[in-house]
Amino acid sequence: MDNKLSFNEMPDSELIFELADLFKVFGDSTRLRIMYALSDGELPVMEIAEALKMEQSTISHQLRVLRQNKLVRVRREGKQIYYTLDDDHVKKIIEMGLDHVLE
Amino acid sequence: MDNKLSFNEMPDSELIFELADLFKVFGDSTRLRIMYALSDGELPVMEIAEALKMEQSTISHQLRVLRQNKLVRVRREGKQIYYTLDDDHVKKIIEMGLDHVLE
DNA sequence: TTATCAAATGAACATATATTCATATATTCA
DNA sequence: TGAATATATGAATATATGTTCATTTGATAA
Repeated sequence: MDNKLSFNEMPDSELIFELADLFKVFGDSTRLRIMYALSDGELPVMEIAEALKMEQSTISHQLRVLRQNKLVRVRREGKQIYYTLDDDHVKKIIEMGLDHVLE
Repeated sequence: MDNKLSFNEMPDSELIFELADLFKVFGDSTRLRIMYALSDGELPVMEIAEALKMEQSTISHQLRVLRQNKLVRVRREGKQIYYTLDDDHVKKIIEMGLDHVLE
């Protein structure tokens, strides 16, 4: 028997805030697009910026949010810093959202 | 073969905005707590407000957001209006989020 | 019809958030 | 070491969002 919380029990408020914070990260179109851009594999910051046609600074700021929430991982190679999606909860959460939106 | 989008293809921007808007709804602790309160079954507005110890107006405003995003359903009985969770994407999305936060 | 109760709404306010611009940091290469 | 390049950061600004207060709407029951 595992001790994960089921949906039915109200978690204590700290956990509720963590949950809300996690979903906030998914609640921004720029961050969603970054996650999609990374779904094929790792990319350095500049390439993400070019793919989305947005400023490097904007992307950096948003990557920090993704990092802090452990949704992306970082690897340095020379001057570049490559980002990857961190785990497949990312994909699963987005797919669930898509299911709802598309129905 | 179904025509749902997989995670890997970047959806067009309208769909991205819809997705972001959906996740925004989950990104607020009051709304999450309302959804938890409703996970046992339907409740009228006042009882939700009492359960969360928040003002009726606050709850009404947030229920409107949940309604607009088709996450709750409404049924009137006499003077009271009963709210229920609309589909089980709600539960699945929250459970995915919990998985990530708890690991 | 009028009084009462439950819920919804609008305006106002405070706070949070995303983006931009300018600058700093860190690494490579000459 | 110094120039060049990639990324990160901080401050400023504009916009979005959540809550409160006051009021309105809608339904019931007297």
